[in-house]
Amino acid sequence: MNILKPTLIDVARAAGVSRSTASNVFAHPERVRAELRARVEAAAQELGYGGPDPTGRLLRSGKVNAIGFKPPAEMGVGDSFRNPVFLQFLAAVGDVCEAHGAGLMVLSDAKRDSIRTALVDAFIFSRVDQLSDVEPALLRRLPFVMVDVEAGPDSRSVRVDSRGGARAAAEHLLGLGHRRFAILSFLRAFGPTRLHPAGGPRPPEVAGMPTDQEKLAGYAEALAAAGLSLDAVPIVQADPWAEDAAGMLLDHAPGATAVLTMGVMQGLRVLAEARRRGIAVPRDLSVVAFNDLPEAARSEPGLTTVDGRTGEKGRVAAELVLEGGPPRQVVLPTGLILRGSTGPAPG
Amino acid sequence: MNILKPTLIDVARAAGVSRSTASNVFAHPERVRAELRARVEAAAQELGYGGPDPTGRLLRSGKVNAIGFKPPAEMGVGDSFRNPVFLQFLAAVGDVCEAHGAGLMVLSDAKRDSIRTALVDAFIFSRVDQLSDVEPALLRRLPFVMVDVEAGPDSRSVRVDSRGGARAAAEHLLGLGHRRFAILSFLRAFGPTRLHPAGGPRPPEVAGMPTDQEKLAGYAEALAAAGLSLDAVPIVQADPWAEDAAGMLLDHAPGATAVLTMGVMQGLRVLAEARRRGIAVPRDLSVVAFNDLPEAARSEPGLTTVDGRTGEKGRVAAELVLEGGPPRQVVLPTGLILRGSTGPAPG
DNA sequence: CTGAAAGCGCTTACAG
DNA sequence: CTGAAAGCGCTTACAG
Repeated sequence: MNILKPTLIDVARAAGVSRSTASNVFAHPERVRAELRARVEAAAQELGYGGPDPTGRLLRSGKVNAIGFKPPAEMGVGDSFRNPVFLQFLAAVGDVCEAHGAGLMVLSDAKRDSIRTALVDAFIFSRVDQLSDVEPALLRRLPFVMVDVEAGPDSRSVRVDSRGGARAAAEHLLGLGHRRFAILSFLRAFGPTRLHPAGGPRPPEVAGMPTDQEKLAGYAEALAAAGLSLDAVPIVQADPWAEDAAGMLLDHAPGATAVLTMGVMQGLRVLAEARRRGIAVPRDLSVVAFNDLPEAARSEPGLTTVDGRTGEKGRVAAELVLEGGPPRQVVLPTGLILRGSTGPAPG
Repeated sequence: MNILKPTLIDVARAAGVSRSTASNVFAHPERVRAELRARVEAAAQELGYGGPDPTGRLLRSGKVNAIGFKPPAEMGVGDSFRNPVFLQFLAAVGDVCEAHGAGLMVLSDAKRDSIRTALVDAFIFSRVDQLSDVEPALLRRLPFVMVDVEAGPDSRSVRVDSRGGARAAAEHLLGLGHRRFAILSFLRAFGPTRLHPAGGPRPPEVAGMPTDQEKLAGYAEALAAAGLSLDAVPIVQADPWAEDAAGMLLDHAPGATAVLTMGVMQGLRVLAEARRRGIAVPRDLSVVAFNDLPEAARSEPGLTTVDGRTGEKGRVAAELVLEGGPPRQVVLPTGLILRGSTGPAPG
């Protein structure tokens, strides 16, 4: 094998045929007489030519055969492999890619122009900062799908009915007789855990992203239907993985009999903190969370969750960009997964 | 914005400059007079030109800015996101990619020629079937690194000193007075769990891949140094995730006081099976496993493991192909992580 | 500072 | 069935 990489023209020359014929041997072998084909193949073998370079082919066909997943801005490539909810999502995306024979590329944003330069056929934008990614994707005429956000009838998107799920969770607790609630909300920015005491106003910023605000709205709707106001519910707002949030919430809502959260880690942390304080779940306190993970089923007691349909969301997202149909906005219904962390209100 | 995607030549025409000048505006803005630059930029804006198409640029530069991860043949794209050991590895690979501003593409093998056609700058080959991937990668003159396998001084590779780790694990148990062992080995093919009773021959096929055979060799070395023979040790060989293997092993090695395994799941399964049978660990039975995961620390008792250096392996693999140095074969030393699953031999 | 020209590796009508 | 030619979108010496 040579040091210099041989090209199609080298093979054609060595075989004594034109470049087109050599190309046909690889792209449309049936168009070439067997004898010539053998000569070209022998020359390729001889020169160490492994077939058409995908780079040249790409320029003609425009098809990369891969889709790009863009993590939120703060997350590096490696972090996508550490977040269990993202992994559920990506596993499902990967299944669809596999079915289409496509690769799945996790994009780096270190150079800040990954959308403009990535060699992929389509994009999946995950949450938060995706709005700024839309323009470069549009300019490249590449299809993309947004997750957990909608951007009008011309864009592809998939999200879960967070509001309905949250409403169902709160209704479930109301039906069990609970009247005194506390809420653990998401903060989607760097910064310390925040307390929003009962009685304060409840602007949208009390929850982080649109999808989080939907959850809060769902909670509020169910409370309102039972004659309760969100304004009277103490809220602690924290990073999804914050370790101090559960303690702060229990400190500032001593009378609560039920905690509504926005994520599965928050729910698990409340369970752990309650155990530490000797608060019995569900006898003294009920807890609900969002997004189901195996950990929620394994915890003691099991955690009642709103099913985030994460895998389904990934499947739909990938199909939306891989199957080339017209833009659609998919909203997945959700439901409650009842486990041991919710029970009748005490007293 | 137009329906047809504008190209550089369209922008050049609209701005009344040559194609080269238009190109320079994007690639080397300092080479172009401010006035012309503004004209070109205005034209680009007007036409909806988002910057040079990466496809054309690729053909010149040859640089994709991404590396490809090739899972074992039986695994689809999505499965890479479900295997906890792979995820540890990929997270570390992703960190290095991020540091280089490169993307990380999980390759599909559905079309069976992913190595020949994938648009990446380099490959990471994971285990098992990687030998068949070497030739197409060589033909494309693309760097690649093999994991857990070596292929001579011209190839990049990274592996862990499995033999040394296994030897240390067995020596640890011998030092605790254990003399009656049982081994849970890896089967790397589809098929039922196999029993290799004591007294039989021990061909290499009693373990699956080269790296598994190294583990077995390490166990054998330590036993031999203590005057014991691997031939006298009952071995059960099973898929890393098989559920029946631990039971079969305990059934057929009733006198064993120590179990040597090849993977963390196997170790956890032995702990679970022992608990079910009322066998106290480590009082009645000691257990060691390979590759450390959070689950090993959380189990009851904690699982003593040989550190598989999985994250480090990923980091090295990525650096080996991304930093463009000469081929190297890296062997990572390993060590024992002592936890509660190993103790003095009973009696 | 600017532009005409060649070329990156390949494919695909088209003419013979 | 085969080959000469044009072109996919861009960049980069090179000449002016």
